[in-house]
Amino acid sequence: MRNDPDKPDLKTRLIDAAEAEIAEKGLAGLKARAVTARAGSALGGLYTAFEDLDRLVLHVNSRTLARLGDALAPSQPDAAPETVMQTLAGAYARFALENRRLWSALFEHRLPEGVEMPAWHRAEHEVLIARIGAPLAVLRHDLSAEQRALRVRTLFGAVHGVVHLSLQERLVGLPEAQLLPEIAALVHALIHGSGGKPDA
Amino acid sequence: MRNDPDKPDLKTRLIDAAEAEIAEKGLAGLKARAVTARAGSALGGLYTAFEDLDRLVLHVNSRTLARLGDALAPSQPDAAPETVMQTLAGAYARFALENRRLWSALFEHRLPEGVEMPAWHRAEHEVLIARIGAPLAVLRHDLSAEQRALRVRTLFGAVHGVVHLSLQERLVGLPEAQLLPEIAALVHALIHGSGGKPDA
DNA sequence: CCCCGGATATGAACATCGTTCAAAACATAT
DNA sequence: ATATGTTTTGAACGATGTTCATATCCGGGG
Repeated sequence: MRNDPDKPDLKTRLIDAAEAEIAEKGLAGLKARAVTARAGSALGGLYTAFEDLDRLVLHVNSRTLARLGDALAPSQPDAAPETVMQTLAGAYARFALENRRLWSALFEHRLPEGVEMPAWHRAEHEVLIARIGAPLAVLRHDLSAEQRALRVRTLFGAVHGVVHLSLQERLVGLPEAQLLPEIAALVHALIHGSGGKPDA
Repeated sequence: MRNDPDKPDLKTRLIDAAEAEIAEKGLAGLKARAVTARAGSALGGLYTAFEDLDRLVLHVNSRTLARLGDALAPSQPDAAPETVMQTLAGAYARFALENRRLWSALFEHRLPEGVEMPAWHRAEHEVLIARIGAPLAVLRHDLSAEQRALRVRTLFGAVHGVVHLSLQERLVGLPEAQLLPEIAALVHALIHGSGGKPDA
């Protein structure tokens, strides 16, 4: 066909290059010219492979999401659900720390107003939700499936927020050294704090 | 002096204009030309009043932070600390919902790499921390002051994260209609879940 | 009343960015 | 070899943040 065996597909090379650029300089530092230069193509090549730069970022995020999903893969399937939750939260925080810029790109990136998130990328997010949903289902069979679907997002958001503020180095954020123990305390409270009220 | 009584200071007009632009189009839609046109000055005027566009955003964020601080001001100083916490979390979520774009700008904005946050803006963040610190001090006098300083940031981050993901309309976020009840449940669990472990 | 001097405001010009598209280069079939 | 369709190219365009020589303003002294 048309394939130099040493040179991967243009799309792949562009995603590789964009991933490396984001990892080095952050999402804001991603430039079309730098990406195409790194991928060994002309500037216009980007726009034959992808609709625009935003869609290329989407594919980088897709990869990061897959790696994050792997990092949250169940390792001891029959451990106590509380242990599973703690493991998940710790793995999430560690992944963020070890992949700062790529992880940040996951949440910093915005599609231009009015363009909808493609369905294939939408589906990829469900993996994360499912990872947390499993132990929660065991812990909270008092909740309906619908209520649990909401609660999973609340738990995810809580852990995510602590990690997010800490990594952003905003002043309201935790020092990174204290991140993991505080998250452990947070998860502990979230699991043991459901007594005495109908909504908890 | 040199003041037309009807026309406020250039700095003030620029902050007003930038605030309005962000409220209408979001931080990403903030353009130097649109701001200066709206403020009734020439393009260059922005750079005589502020170092660059980023510093102007800092002043807009400063205002938003002050309004947020007011929204979290203690209304019933001798209510139960749990009630205070619930009120704070609810007020935070409501403020975010009612000031979406300005609130988002607070966390989306980044200074160029290497430039440090000015001290005056740094201090403004402490107000938020103090609002939460007060009821927490009552609830958790078992913790040292240092531990409580960390825990305040964890609690803030947890509530913040849920709100953030929900407003961002990411797929992992809550539907907005369920935001307030889920936050109530979250705060309830955070307050009642501190039993049985030394780190909680 | 005019003119001066310093502060302030102006907007044309520049560098850099994402994006487009006519033309060139390439691959395959006849 | 030639033709035909596909892919790649990079000059050009419009939009953006920023700079800076120039113009404008304004109070006070001749």
